[in-house]
Amino acid sequence: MPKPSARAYSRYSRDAIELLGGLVRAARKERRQTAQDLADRAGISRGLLQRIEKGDPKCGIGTVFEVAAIVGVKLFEADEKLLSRHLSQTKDKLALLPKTVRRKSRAVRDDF
Amino acid sequence: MPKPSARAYSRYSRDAIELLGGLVRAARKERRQTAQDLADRAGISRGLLQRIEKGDPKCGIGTVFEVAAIVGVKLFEADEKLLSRHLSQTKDKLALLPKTVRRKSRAVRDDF
DNA sequence: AATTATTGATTCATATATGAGTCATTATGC
DNA sequence: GCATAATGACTCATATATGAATCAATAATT
Repeated sequence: MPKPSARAYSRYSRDAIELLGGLVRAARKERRQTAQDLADRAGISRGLLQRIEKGDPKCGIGTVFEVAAIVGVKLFEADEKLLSRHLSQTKDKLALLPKTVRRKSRAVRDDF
Repeated sequence: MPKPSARAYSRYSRDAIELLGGLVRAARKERRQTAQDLADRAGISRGLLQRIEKGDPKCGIGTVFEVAAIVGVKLFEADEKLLSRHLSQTKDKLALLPKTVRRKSRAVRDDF
């Protein structure tokens, strides 16, 4: 029996996650830092760090981002100040958008 | 009793995750797409999508990236082609780096 | 204004991610 | 070459994320 079916991920998502993991591993090695050491600093187990660096989609986004931040891999290519500014801008924008969305049909572009 | 202590996340990580979730929500609304509809397309429950858009660090990175990709929020600001190219470059780079890392002391810069 | 869809916030049962531990292998430093 | 540290690949028990369902509140359409 072929396993009850796990979750499916698009090519793009898998590539992005794997890339992120690879960047973490590369950054860690350039810092000459041990996997165990990085795991300790992030407060996670070495096994989990291994899966993160390998690009396992099941890892929590919090742990992944945390590890990435520690070794200096920035998402959104922005520093902390820029980030929080962008964050509040997004919140403002959300406040303007309609609070609920009403749909006529169910047809939505899906090709990516 | 103050809960046995959950996991801790840096300000940067929390901001980044929350920003990502906010971008997803904004993008979804601009497409006039229902939360339920987006959840269906991503193959997740509406409840999980809610937590993703709210910026819950415990969500799987795979599901978060998947949802983001569906509504057109790109990480690394790169399309699929650029992404896979960057991916293989990173792999090449990793092949060059030392396979294991030996540390003298345990002192590593930690301020971010 | 009335009706109905959408959302936010719950709860609970279950699937699953994570931590801890082990073992074999390989690379590093002496 | 030797000693040992680092890594990769497992297993298993347990903590926890997720799906399903419900309910109330609010917004959008007619």
